[in-house]
Amino acid sequence: MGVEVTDGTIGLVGDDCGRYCPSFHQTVELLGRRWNGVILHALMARAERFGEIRAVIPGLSDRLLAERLRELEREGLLSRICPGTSGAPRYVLTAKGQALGPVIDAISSWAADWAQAAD
Amino acid sequence: MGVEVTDGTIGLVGDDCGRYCPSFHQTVELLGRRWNGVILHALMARAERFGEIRAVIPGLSDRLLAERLRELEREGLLSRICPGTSGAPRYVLTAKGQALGPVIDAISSWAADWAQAAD
DNA sequence: TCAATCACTTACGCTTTGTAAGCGACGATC
DNA sequence: GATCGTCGCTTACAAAGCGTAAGTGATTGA
Repeated sequence: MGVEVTDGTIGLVGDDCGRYCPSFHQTVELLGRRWNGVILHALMARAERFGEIRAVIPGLSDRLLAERLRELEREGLLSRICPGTSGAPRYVLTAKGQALGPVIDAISSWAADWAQAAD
Repeated sequence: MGVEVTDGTIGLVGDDCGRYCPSFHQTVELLGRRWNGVILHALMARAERFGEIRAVIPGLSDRLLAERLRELEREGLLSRICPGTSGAPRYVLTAKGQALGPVIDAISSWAADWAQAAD
């Protein structure tokens, strides 16, 4: 959805909201909160266990990973699945989390095109 | 671009990178750094002047706006245009910045669908 | 010319993050 | 069955980032 404006460039806006949209704000802050983006990316690439996620993301510490997983669970983006009595818990995306796929994709695609480019 | 996996769910990955991609990481951290997302959103909705941007985004202070604008300029997402000798500077997106349109759109669309939903 | 606004900058305290160490539960090994 | 190693966290503390508030020089307006 792009809105043509007078001079021919494209002004992209979400839905009904013009220049500021609280739900957009909320989403972009959640997505971009440190590590959240890459954690979701890893989950979409089928990482499931705590250690597995941590191993995939360089620089991410236990502490922050635990905190972010709790947060993402609270937001309903993933579920923590504890198998019966013992065994390691697994983290899987909910429908809400899966729905972020296109966002992750759009970012990946932009990153591929522009990541290092000077302008 | 979605990759079908065994059980029918969709694992979305950027390009060639499987579970972790540095350029994706860099991008998502930049985009999600506090206020950056909404600032870009405002710029796409054609806000151009310092005070204009600040007025549109509730809670954003002068200090952080100045810092973020400098940062986004350094990253090449926007240009700071100083008209000749005097007059207020204007901020406009570069091609690189404009290219984030689809990302902003994807986020807006997700926000519209899921922002407040419980699951 | 005097005040007001604009686009910032500086100073300071609080919150979030990074680093490192520790802890209980479980599995494998001796 | 005691020890060792790993896994999934938690705790403690220093550093970095952020929010609030006040200040500054350059323009604009009365």
